[in-house]
Amino acid sequence: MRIASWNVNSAKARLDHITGWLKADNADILMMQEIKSQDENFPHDAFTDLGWHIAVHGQKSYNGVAIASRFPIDDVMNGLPGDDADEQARYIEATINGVRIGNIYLPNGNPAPGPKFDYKLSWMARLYDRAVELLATEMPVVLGGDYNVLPQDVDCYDPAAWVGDALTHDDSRAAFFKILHAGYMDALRALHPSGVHYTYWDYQAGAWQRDNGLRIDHLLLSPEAGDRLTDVGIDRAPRGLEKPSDHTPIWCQLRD
DNA sequence: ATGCCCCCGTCCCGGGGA
Repeated sequence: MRIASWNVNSAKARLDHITGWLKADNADILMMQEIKSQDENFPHDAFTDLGWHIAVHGQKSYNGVAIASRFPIDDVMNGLPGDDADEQARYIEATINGVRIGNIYLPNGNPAPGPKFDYKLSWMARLYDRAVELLATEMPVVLGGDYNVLPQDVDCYDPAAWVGDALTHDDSRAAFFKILHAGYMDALRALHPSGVHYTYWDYQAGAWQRDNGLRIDHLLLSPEAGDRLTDVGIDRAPRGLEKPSDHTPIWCQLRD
């Protein structure tokens, strides 16, 4: 089973790219972030017409996450537990084919310090708590999405230029590695311990043409999922299309 | 040092993105 994550930067603006990518048999499950759509305006039919299932947790204009799947989607949970006052649509979780899928759109957090950075760190603390709860279920768990964290300097085209940014901040990195230390595996680094593997290139300043990228989209696997990991990759092709998202898909293959 | 670009919305600017 192939599980992918893609920050699409608007489901409606990117609909042809998304359906084209699914039709090319690139994945069985796709986690999408930044759908920028309310549930009622989401293009559900574009997925169901292909025979796919779809679960959506959206809001107006900003944020929003969705899961598309070839298999039925069960036990859907909208929102990350831990703060009933949080109205930003950044998390959806569901069970698909026996795997618990957590789809994450983690706050950017800039500028740091400030209230937006505080929100990022509090969100990451809630994510840690949920991640630990999920480990206790002993299900295979995949926590995938746009983490807005550059784990190491090698994951940034110019680390010196990003010092002090919320994506490279020591507190952001510490919160990310705290989840790994609890028992999750960074799928990309599990199979490619070193080397440059970007998932995002800014629209500005010719970042794509210069390969000035970042690795901020991650697939974190519980031990039960990690034991089944056979392959992982980043598909750069969608970033090269006309009117692309600024992110491109990352995927992992789990043996059946 | 700053902006470049892109998306959204009771919309032609401003907020947000990273």
